[in-house]
Amino acid sequence: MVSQPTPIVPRTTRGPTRDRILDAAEHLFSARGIDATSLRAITTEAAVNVAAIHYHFGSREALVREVLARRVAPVNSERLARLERLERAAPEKATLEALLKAFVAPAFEAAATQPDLSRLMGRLFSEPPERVRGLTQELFEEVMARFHRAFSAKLAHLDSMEVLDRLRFSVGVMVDVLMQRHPDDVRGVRGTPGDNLAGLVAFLAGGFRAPSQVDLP
Amino acid sequence: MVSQPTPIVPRTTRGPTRDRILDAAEHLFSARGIDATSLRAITTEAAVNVAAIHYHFGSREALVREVLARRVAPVNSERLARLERLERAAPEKATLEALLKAFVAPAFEAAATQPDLSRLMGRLFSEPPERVRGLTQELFEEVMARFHRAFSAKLAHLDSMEVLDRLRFSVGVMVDVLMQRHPDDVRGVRGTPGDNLAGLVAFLAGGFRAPSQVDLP
DNA sequence: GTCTATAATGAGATAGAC
DNA sequence: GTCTATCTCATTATAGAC
Repeated sequence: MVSQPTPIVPRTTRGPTRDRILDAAEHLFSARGIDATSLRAITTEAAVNVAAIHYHFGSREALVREVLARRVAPVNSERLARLERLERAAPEKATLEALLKAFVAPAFEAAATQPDLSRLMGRLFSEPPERVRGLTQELFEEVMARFHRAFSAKLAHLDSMEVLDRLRFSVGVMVDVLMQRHPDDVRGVRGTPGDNLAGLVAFLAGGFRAPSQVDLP
Repeated sequence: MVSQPTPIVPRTTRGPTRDRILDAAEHLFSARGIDATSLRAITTEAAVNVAAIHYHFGSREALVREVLARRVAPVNSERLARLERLERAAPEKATLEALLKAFVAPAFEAAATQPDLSRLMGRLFSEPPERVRGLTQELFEEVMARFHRAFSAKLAHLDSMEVLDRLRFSVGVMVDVLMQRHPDDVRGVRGTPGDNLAGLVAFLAGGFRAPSQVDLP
């Protein structure tokens, strides 16, 4: 564990202790990374005692789980809701771009209203995988399976495995953008990650439309 | 800091101390993440004393820098060498796919011969950005700038900023694949990340070829 | 439910002998 | 160059009073 990039200051002293802990943990996880955030940092920012965390959550790991589930669940629900709406609608409306947007947009929209969320989801995917693998799998299993089926139905030129690979590629790009891993550039103010949603969807759609690799030399 | 996923056992007792430290650190960084690896873990695996690290490198941070630079530098040199070769060759040989391969392949090829390297580079991009931002920028600045120019020259339908965005998207995908962030699937044995290099290049090429977003409604 | 106090552990770093 | 020994600090977790 290295030095702290930004000082921790108490933010909230309002609301139930449990919520203050969740809020502070979420903020710090997103700002510094999950593994890099200590319980002390959380209790300091939440203006709460160390023991309170163990009382409310039992352990650090259980707290991590709660923080993530609280934000990821609604985003995934929204993804599935949009997918269902697309599948009920006229087939000509359910373009590849529309499908991609249903998958990608909820994360960016949630991130736009909840600034911390943007990085939080990026962090989740950026932790050493084996530390959060069980959790991520549990959180995203259903969404991945449903969209895998949806994309497969729309992409006749790809076999099921190729579709899954490209879906995973897309997750990789999304995470990268959410994390804002690349430093600010000549545009000066970079804005929220979602500013470039159209560009992202266009890129991914192009990727999905690329010819299959299985029937090549 | 959470529990250790895998026990640390001394691996090497041969070679100069300095190299043993670098090797052990590289292995642990790649296996657990950079931030998650303590100096104690490194000294245990390297069968070396804690003080030796401070003698040879001065600090933990300097060790991190050395471990990464040792592996990243040759990969980037290879990238630039391939790019130059492409630019000297006949224009019809320098396809978008060839350019992408020059950018992506060196990492996967190095990863194939050096198993630890695969994740190490993934880890670098997955640490909380502000902890390694200076380092990553320093390590990749030249390669990014050179390929940005090369892609721009080849993609007349995109403006410079769009090219940069898509280049960054590509980095995101590459990191995701290198990290093997997605669990093993129905294919059973997953093999090395580079197994799907052709599929990855095809996906990225499709993304770059997608129409520009600037001249859309 | 929330606190104080403290235990138990592991971290990075350094001094000084060899 | 490498070691032992130690310092200082931060961490997770728990016990027990209120």
